[in-house]
Amino acid sequence: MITQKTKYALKSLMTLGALEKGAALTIEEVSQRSGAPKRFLEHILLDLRKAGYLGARRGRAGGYFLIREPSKVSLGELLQQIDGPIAPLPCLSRRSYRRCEDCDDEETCQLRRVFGEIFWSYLLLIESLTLQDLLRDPVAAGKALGEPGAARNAAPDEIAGE
Amino acid sequence: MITQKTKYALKSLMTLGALEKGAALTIEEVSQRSGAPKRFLEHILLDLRKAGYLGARRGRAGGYFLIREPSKVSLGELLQQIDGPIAPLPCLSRRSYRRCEDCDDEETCQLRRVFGEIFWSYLLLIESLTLQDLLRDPVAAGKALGEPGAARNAAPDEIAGE
DNA sequence: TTAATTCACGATAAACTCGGTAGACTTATT
DNA sequence: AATAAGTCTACCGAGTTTATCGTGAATTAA
Repeated sequence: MITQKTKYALKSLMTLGALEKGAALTIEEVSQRSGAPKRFLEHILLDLRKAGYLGARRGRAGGYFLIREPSKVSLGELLQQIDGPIAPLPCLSRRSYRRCEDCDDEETCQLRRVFGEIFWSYLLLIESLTLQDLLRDPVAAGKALGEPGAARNAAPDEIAGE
Repeated sequence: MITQKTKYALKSLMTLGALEKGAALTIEEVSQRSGAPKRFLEHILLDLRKAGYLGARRGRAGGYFLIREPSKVSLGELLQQIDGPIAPLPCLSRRSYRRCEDCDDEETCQLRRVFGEIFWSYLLLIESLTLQDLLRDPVAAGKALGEPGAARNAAPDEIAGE
């Protein structure tokens, strides 16, 4: 599950990304449009500003605005900034690598090997997706791809019943 | 991050799966071999028994033993049994589907669409992996596949720095 | 039949995370 | 000066995670 915080953050970025260039919204306005509680959103937008995604102006006519090109912001990067390390095992994270205390030998650890493969393929995918993909008009996108979206919008029809 | 519980559960299944057919281990023995705290492991093995993976015998010479073919137990199935729903959004889970309260229209929800694609590809992968893959001799497996394992054992060399 | 062994099960608890609230402060505009 | 905005630090309640403990129930050996 992605956290509420992540959800709010992505929705906020989408809201701000949909604006005309140069426009800004106050926390209050972002809160209304994204559905996030205002005081909670404060923290989130502040984080996003510190992470370099948003700019802020104070005082009258102030607010937050997107300062990075949506097509240049990968989803992987975003998820890491918002939620912290996303590796399934600490020993698979580069930035925040930690040894597994209970692990004798990383080279032969089967868990590490298998989850490493999973993680690798996951990373590859989310790095290839961007904020732009979240902003895309779904109808237009569907047309461009011959409408595969509808068929894949739901979870796979229950390989294992999740 | 996978939880400690998941880690212990998978290690236990690997331990029991490596045994000759029909052999059993007590909680105590599984605890020693897997590194899981004994009293915690009790609950985990009990869950795995109730989920149909393990059998148990009480009294002298009792213990737990694997009752399912490792090659028939998908990793996806396992992770769901141990950790519960794994969908990134409640509206993407079939078994435990819940509507997102803040969502007006699932059909046009961009978050749902994008995370649906991610989840779909993730599910496909973990459904294709089995307990057998966790039991496989890494050296032999490496030979069989022309040793791609070593190169992919570590996280991708930092697409985004995770 | 009794004692030893082993799993079964519910209660409890410490530590941590998540989602959110509150108050005071700083900066900018009018 | 008044007002409107973002900034910062602290805190809090609920739930989850990671266990531990005590006791009961089944099985078997002596």
